[in-house]
Amino acid sequence: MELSNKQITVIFKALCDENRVQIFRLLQGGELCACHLLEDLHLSQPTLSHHMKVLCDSGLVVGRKEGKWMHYSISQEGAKVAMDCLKEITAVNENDCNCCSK
Amino acid sequence: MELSNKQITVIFKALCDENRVQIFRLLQGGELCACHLLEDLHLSQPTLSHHMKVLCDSGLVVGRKEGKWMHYSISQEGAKVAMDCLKEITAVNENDCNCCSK
DNA sequence: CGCACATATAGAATTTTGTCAATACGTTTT
DNA sequence: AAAACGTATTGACAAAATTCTATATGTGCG
Repeated sequence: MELSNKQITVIFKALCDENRVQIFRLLQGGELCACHLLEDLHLSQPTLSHHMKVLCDSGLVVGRKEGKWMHYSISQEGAKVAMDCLKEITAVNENDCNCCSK
Repeated sequence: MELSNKQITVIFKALCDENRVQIFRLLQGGELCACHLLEDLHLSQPTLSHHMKVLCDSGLVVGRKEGKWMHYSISQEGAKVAMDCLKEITAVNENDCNCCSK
């Protein structure tokens, strides 16, 4: 996989804002268009657009354009990448002890 | 599990800064004291202390005091909570379609 | 006790992020 | 073509995060 530190921060920034977390909850029922998301969130349209960009940049959400509507959904591929990344970054190599007092 | 949106953001803020991601990489070899972490990061001591607080607040890292040293390590329990949380928040309920055009 | 050392906290400066109003862009409809 | 609609971008401002210096706290040692 070999993701850089920077790339990892981009992925997890998706989950660092309460409104964005709420967007995930709304998308759990399936694909939604921006206008529908907007109804359930107390945000202006440009702010929602900004959050959707952060989410798409993370890879955890994908957008699909259909006429003048944008439909967003949770990406299972993106979720897998994030999961693998989290697993990798929290894995501990128990072989060597590099504690400074031993 | 039932974590609030706010609690979720606290967990994943751990991975939203490049220096903190680097700290995970350093801790993957095992427990390290703050002074050792400081050697490998181009940060002042108070800045490192701040990052370690963010990491401990997330639950992904735990600190252990030994005399005047603080030893930090990756928490496997915290990692599991984060993993479950990521899995839960990216899960899709395919039963109902709430797309606005259908 | 008093000094040295490791870490934490306080306060301030800088940068980043979140937010909105105004506007631009693209698509559909009349 | 023009109007209407949904979304994206721009620019400005506010809030939050990152960083540092200075200082405080706590621990071990002579």
